[in-house]
Amino acid sequence: MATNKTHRVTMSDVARHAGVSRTTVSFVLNDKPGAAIPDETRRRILEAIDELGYRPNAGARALAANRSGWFGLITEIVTGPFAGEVITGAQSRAWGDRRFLLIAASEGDPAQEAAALDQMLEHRVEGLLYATTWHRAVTLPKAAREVPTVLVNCYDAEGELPCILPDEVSGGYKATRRLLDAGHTRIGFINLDPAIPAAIGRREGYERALREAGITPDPALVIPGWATADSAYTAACELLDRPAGDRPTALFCGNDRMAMGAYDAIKERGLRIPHDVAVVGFDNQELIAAYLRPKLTTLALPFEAMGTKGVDMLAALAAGQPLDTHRVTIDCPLLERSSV
Amino acid sequence: MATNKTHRVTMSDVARHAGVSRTTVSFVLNDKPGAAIPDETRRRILEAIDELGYRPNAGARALAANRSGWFGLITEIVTGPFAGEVITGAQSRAWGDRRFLLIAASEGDPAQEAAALDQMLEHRVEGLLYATTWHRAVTLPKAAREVPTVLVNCYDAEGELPCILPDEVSGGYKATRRLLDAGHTRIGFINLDPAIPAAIGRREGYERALREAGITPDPALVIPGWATADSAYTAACELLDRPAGDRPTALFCGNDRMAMGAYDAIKERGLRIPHDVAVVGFDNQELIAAYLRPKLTTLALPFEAMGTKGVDMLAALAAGQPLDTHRVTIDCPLLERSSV
DNA sequence: ACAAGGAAGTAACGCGCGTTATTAAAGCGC
DNA sequence: GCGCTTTAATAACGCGCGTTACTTCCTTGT
Repeated sequence: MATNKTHRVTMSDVARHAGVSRTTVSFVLNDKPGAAIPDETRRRILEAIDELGYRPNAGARALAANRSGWFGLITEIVTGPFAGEVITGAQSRAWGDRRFLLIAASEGDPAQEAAALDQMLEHRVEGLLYATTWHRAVTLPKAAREVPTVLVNCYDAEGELPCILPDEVSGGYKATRRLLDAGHTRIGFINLDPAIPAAIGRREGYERALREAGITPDPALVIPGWATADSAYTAACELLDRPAGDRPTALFCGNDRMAMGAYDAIKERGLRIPHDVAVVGFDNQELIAAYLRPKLTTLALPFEAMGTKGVDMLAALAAGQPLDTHRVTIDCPLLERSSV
Repeated sequence: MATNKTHRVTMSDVARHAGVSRTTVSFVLNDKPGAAIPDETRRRILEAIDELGYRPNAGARALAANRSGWFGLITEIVTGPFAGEVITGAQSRAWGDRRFLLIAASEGDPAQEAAALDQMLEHRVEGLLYATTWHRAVTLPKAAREVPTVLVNCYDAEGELPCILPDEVSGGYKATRRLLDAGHTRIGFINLDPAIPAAIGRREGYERALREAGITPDPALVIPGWATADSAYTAACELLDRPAGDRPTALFCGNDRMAMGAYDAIKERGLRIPHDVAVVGFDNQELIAAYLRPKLTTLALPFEAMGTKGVDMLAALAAGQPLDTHRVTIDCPLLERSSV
């Protein structure tokens, strides 16, 4: 017969074993300011804790202190590399603050999302992080209003909630600038779906960099596409098959998968990377960027930093402090590898 | 001044509002068997719950019921695609059972791992899932013995803990069999580090399939390597540069990144996939397999299934039931795409 | 008319802990 | 010796809820 009631060691057990009251044990555990505990007593208590293998019950503590210590993190999909980075960043920061992350994946299903939110509220999360896979607008279930919420990689259409976004413009600028610095003047841009924020921002950065270098952006060099290798392959073929003087010597791709497609088009033509055509990607999907041959120079989406920043903001909100900035953008670092 | 004490609605509030006792509310909430609640009363209570926006406090409930509802999940790295799948699988199963997953990433750091474990025990997890990125032996901190534990994608050297592993042998068999069925008889095998379980198991399956087809395995066709595209590129070059009759017409690669390297070697030689050389990968890293050109036929590691199975086993253990199998292996499904 | 039994509901305890108010002892100046 | 402060420690309440034991009222059958 298995003991169903896992009778664990409680604070009272520790108190008895140390010959003090439970209150005293609580005081040394939380080393309460103002409580005068002589070293000898403290030592006895710590010893008892050690001997009995006592562990505080986080749930009971939360109940008594009226402070759950939980932050919630809702993501769409946890399978991709992005959510993982957000989790990593958020988790590391949260743990440092002795808080914990309650993670849930909605799988893009509103019902699951609502259920997850309910669960989080029942667990009395003190704040909520809502992260998406790609930069876009979202509308949250209204239950999210019950608790401080910060959006990660997305924003609400009403602009009411604080959000953390990648700096797409600066990203596009830095990619283009890197190619300009390498001597390229005709730079093709195989963009994402031109309707999404990432595509708009990066194009703005791309054009700004060109103008700064005294080059008038040529719309013919910008090809909108979808986020697939095939789409980028087609686009790259179109750009590379232009007459010699018209052909770009560098390609800036909307993401690393698209860079994969571009690589194929370049290699098929017997051109060499980066000698004949330089390539810059976006997203830094390690699995791709670090294993393409040659390795891909690309910009990283700062998911981990966004995660930590999100927890920071949440902590401030949960403490009742006002936010200095409602809308935070975070820089996308350029990762130099071998394709430029 | 923000109200720091988030005075939320409690069960007593609901009771008062519905004109009944708190006990009665508790009874309808848990629809306690044996409690006779007339429909009218039940309706009034549910109405009060709705009007007041009451949400049960999960922490308090756990404390009173002496049942936390938590399962812990410790992974090494949450950034890769694998951990995400385990989480997805475990989460979906756990939520169906009204349990929740407390997730922590150790980042491969024993100190963090121990800290995570402590936190989980303080939260009174009823079971622990310990998952690794790659199939191997592990030794757990001894604190893990305090709670039912199931290993995912790894096993303990002592063989004491229940574990869930991918069926490497069957995976190697199916990959090879697929190539044999396509008419190939000389099949190169660019393996992982030959010391790890995945490499050993898959090679066993590879050779079994060959023998079943009446082919004596040729050790010269098996090249051990490391899990990188470069390593596989070199190996593929060696195999493909052999004299015509000796050259393999198909390559079975230890993972998808390695298949990427093999693709390069094949394409460089003007050979076509799958017409001249067929390729099968392993791991089904979507980012690679689905975007290589042509798309890669590969075997999937059943991480999601391993996650759900893990929760199943944990639930059984937590309920005090004995396990039917101590060591579970799960099949690796073959994903047909276009490289064979 | 009355006991028996069920239906409807409640008071009260405990889960493990944080916290406040209070007590008991010890130190100190005079 | 007496008041007074400081030190050391505790009793007791409440956090929000599950649960047991108990009470009250309403049916039935005879």
